[in-house]
Amino acid sequence: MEAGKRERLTRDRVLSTALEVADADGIAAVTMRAVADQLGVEAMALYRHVADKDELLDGLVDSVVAEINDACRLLPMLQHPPDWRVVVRRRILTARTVILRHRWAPQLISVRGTLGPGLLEYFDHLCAEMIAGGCSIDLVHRAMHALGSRALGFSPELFVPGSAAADNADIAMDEMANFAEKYPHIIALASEMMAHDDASTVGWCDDQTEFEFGLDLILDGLEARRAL
Amino acid sequence: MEAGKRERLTRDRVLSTALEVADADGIAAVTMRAVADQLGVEAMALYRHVADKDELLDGLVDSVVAEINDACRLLPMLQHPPDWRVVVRRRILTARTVILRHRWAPQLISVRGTLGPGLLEYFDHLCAEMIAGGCSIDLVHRAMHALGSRALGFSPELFVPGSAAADNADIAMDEMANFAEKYPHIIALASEMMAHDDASTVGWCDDQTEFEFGLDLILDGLEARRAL
DNA sequence: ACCTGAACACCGTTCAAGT
DNA sequence: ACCTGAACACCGTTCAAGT
Repeated sequence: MEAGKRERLTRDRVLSTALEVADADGIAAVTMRAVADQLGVEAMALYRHVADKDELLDGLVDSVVAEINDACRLLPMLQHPPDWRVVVRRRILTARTVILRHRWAPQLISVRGTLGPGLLEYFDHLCAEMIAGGCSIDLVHRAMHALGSRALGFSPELFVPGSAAADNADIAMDEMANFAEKYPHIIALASEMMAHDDASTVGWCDDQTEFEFGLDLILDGLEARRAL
Repeated sequence: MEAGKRERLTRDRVLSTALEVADADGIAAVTMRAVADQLGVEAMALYRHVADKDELLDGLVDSVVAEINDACRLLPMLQHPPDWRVVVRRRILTARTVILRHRWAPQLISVRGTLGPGLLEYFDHLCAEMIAGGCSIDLVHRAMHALGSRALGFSPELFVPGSAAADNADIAMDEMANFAEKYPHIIALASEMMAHDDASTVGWCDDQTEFEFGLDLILDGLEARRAL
């Protein structure tokens, strides 16, 4: 769908269109041909603005990270934070709000080892906050490993309820009897989750609550080792 | 390369060959045609034993998980463990030894939400160990979220040193001056890592040490909340 | 019953040709 | 200078044909 006069193609237009496609139809739908179609242009035209598909995907990561950094810049300065944890926690949860707008981003960030200026800036600020809070460089280093992707606001869920898990649940219905025999603790877990399934949770687990629980677990552990 | 007489094709032969290809050349090299070639057979012959490529990849995950469960079964019973943490920790580190033999597995496990019998067994035993150690069902539930993929022995590294990171390091050499100005804390981190680069570490970070640090951080945090 | 061959739809990418 | 069209190599997959 080319709207009105044909605008000149730019790298930014290519990337923002690719981002639209990803937001709408997932990362798998981001093909050179699909992005070109959306721009009302032939696939080969894109190659004047990105070297290849890898560079396009890296560009998508950069876009999301830029959005994270923008959001973090809007955070008000905390004058007398009681602890480095509250400021680090706030930054990470801010990153998370951006990640939640682009659900495809975690997978893309995980799979590509690309460390662009945006990510460097994000992690530099994160490290700065820890150091300002009295953490040693060594602890900061270990913190980055311990946090992993959680530092960027997401923790890859091993099983996404609704994909294959949901299908399996249907199949399991047939043999629910020996299922309960074979995996009694999983069943206990599942019923506990059902019980907690009140209005405040979306589906089985409330991801945000779980994310914050895991995050605080790590931050508290780090603080304990800092104050050792 | 078809060795001697043409053996009959079986699902197991297809899966174990696919696993060989993945171990040798990475998960991207696992194509229907490549696996078939390795078996000295045409690509379409595989479709009699796996429904499609998705099922083949799920089969690969199942194989690795089966290997994990086999390894866990060999663990000797601990008669008087001081704590649920030591037994959970041991199971997870055992899973990790298997994962390290199949570096492509983490990505595959993360991206597919498949919860087969093997994974159910693994998690059932893991939950059992926590419950036997005095953890509430609620805590076990939260532990699974907090651990995430770490429960299976891996935590996805955000930046793999040696891939794009290494390339960036070369490029950064050109502008090392303003790099240090723009990301002073990252530089501090990097030099700290260099300093620790003795014989016991492979490259910048010793992954095993970092994995265990993060794991213990979470286990200790959970124990603290259990004993509350 | 089991495997093959040719074909289709889709992908990233190259390259010569158009304007 | 910028975009197009046809083509190539590779992928998963279908289907009729071979043995």
